[in-house]
Amino acid sequence: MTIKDRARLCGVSVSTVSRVLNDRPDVSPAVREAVLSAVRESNYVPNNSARSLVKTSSDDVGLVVRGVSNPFYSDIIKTIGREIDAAGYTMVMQQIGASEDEIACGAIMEREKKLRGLIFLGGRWDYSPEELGPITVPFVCCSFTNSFGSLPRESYSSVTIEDDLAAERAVSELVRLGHRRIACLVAETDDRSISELRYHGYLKALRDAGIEPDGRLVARAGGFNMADGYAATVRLLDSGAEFTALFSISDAMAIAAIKALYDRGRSVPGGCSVIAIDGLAFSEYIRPTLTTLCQPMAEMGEESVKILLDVIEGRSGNRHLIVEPVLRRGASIAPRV
Amino acid sequence: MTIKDRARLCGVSVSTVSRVLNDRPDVSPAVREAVLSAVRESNYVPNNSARSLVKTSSDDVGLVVRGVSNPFYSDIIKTIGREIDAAGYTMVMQQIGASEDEIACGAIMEREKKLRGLIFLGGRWDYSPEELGPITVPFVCCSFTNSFGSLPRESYSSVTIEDDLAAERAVSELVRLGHRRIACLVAETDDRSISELRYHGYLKALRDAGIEPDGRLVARAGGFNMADGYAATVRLLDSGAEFTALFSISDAMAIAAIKALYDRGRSVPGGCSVIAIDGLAFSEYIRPTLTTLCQPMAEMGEESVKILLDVIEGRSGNRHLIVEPVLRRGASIAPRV
DNA sequence: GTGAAAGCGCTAACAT
DNA sequence: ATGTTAGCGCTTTCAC
Repeated sequence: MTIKDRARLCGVSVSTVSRVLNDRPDVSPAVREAVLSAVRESNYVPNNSARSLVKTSSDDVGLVVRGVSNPFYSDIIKTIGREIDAAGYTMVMQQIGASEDEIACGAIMEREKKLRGLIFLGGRWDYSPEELGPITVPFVCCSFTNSFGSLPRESYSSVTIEDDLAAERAVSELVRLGHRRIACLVAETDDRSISELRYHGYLKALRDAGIEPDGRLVARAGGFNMADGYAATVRLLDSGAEFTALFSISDAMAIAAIKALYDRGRSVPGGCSVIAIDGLAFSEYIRPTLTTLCQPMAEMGEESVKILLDVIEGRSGNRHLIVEPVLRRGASIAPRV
Repeated sequence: MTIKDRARLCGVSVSTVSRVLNDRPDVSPAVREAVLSAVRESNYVPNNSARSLVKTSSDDVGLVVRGVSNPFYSDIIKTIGREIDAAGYTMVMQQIGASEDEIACGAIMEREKKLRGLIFLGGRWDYSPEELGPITVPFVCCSFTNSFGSLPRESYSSVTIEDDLAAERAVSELVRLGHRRIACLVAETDDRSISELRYHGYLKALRDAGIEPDGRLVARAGGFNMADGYAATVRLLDSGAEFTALFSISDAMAIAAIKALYDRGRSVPGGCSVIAIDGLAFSEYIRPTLTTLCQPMAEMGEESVKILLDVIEGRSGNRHLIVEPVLRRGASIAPRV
């Protein structure tokens, strides 16, 4: 069932069918109707590959999301989709697994869909310029940037919070409440992750408060998921290390940590204060409500699109926007008793 | 940067480049190396549209996921991906918004990628045969089926729990514990949703236990999300209706309901037992741990792929598999006091 | 307003 | 082992 078959069946040429299908004005109403109804009856679906192959440009913007079903992303995705649409472009989203290569994916999409630009949601922090070679359209990194890589700043855009500062701020909240022995829940990774950045903020906050970091208070989870966070917290608790507060590098792990604390007989915040960074919707529905520094998802999505379109349409060069996390006060932290 | 450019630069023909790129054996090692290194340096990325346009078949299987970042799906997606790979096929996933049309998406993918088959993860329960016209490859509905539609059974496959029976079972647990005034938290939808199916199971369980359903005990949430579930539960509580237990059609809404109960001074399960259906990982990390009937995600993913490949490879016709939910005993239900 | 024909980038015969 | 060539299904000039 190709456009040719349609043309033959309607007794018109392929170009006429193409015109009808693409809502071109130069077709007589009669023919248009005839073709349209024939198409409806025949279950004809245009072949997108052929379509994008032939066109030299598009108004498509690619969105590459790293990490299937990361709840943190869903709001950002919605915002990005809405904004791209509103600007008259079309969003083409591709989700990839944590181990896949977002650059390769973006490069393929770029060729396939003739993209105008790309937004990466989540990704590695250490690109090299060579790796980025295959990407020739403007792109913005949303929720991550190139802290550990060697990309020239003017070659890409980014929208992020300052992860180290956010962690500092979170830990400072605990210090302000009188806590001195503050544990930290991180994800075991190579040194080039968001977990590391936030961990450094934790260390800095402690030192600024005149507290010597204590390695025994650092719980290292295998991954970023709740099961790992739970296990790491349990290990920390069972180690006998003493602490009155805990900073988790993510909401998800904080939730697991709170569970672990209760399972070991420690209440929150009575027996231990807990604070985190992220701001998942979910964190508002646990008890106690999690106190967390929220990444401003709507703003991040909106700004990512805005910057990308500015670059695409030549209104500006690449930019690196730093957005402010917002402290959502829950009930998981309290003054040290 | 097309294959032609590559060919010219290397001084070979396009077919040679194509052979190298597709790992064909009939190329001399010398030429292969030359082409390969040239390709690496040039950031050349093959155009997938051109590729799939020319090939008449593929080993691609499409996965259309309805609902961006539904946490329930992430495990199933991983399983499906793994199984498809293991069978020597390639998974092509497309996520669509709740309001988009999974059939159109599947049909487009089918043409574009020359799919061998499709798996729909989440979707409408009321397809008509006409709507399915554009889909010409075998497909299986995973986690939903066509209860409210008119599809001939032999025209498609499905893998689901029996939602009404699952709800019955969940509510029966409550009845067994002595509860008589059992509230129900549903999603306000048209009549053709999973929420309705589970609601019917709730009604049946009550009647079977000789309990007359009481409309005042039904909390209707606007959507399936936690915010709506919370609001609906609050309304129910504020209405003054009396109940000692609550059945929620989903884990997410149950979590919100538990929060609402506590916010209104009711403890769980002391002041109200709560049971649900789904089995999100998340539900194990709240307090009290949610008691819920888990959909067997791994099994559902595995079986969906198995059935699809059986049909594709002609080993069997379409099948409709019913899988058993597994009761995960948490701490959210208790005998009526 | 409509049709004929070129060609998008690639693969797969078919030659050599 | 390598090159030549004919399309895949579609859009888009360019004629008429």
